[in-house]
Amino acid sequence: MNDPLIEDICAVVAAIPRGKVTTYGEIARLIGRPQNSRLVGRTMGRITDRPHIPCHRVVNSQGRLAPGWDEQRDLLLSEGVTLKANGNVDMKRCAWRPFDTEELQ
DNA sequence: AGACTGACGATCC
DNA sequence: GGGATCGCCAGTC
Repeated sequence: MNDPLIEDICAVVAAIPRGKVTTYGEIARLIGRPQNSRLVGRTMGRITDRPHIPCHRVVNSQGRLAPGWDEQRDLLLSEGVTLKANGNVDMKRCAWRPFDTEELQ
């Protein structure tokens, strides 16, 4: 059964353009739970059965990728996401903003 | 009911 | 800029 929380997260994550990434905190804020960023990450772990949801485009504020998910790094690289030497995502270039779509910047 | 943990965030060093 | 610590909320043991 899909919880309303999962539906909200999927809606936001699905809106992330290719080559861009967003943070759990940003999603949490968009779904109305600015302090539940951890719940978002935990919930996303349950969305693994949703291939249509690019959950690999979701990282934390540090640009750190999900632990135990080495495939995520390869997926991001395939989309043109720039990673730093330490393996973190370059949020400076790939941080997606709902208000700032492809038409802007 | 109580304690621990976590795909986190912000702050401090 | 990177690493360590504290704080928040919900889920799990």
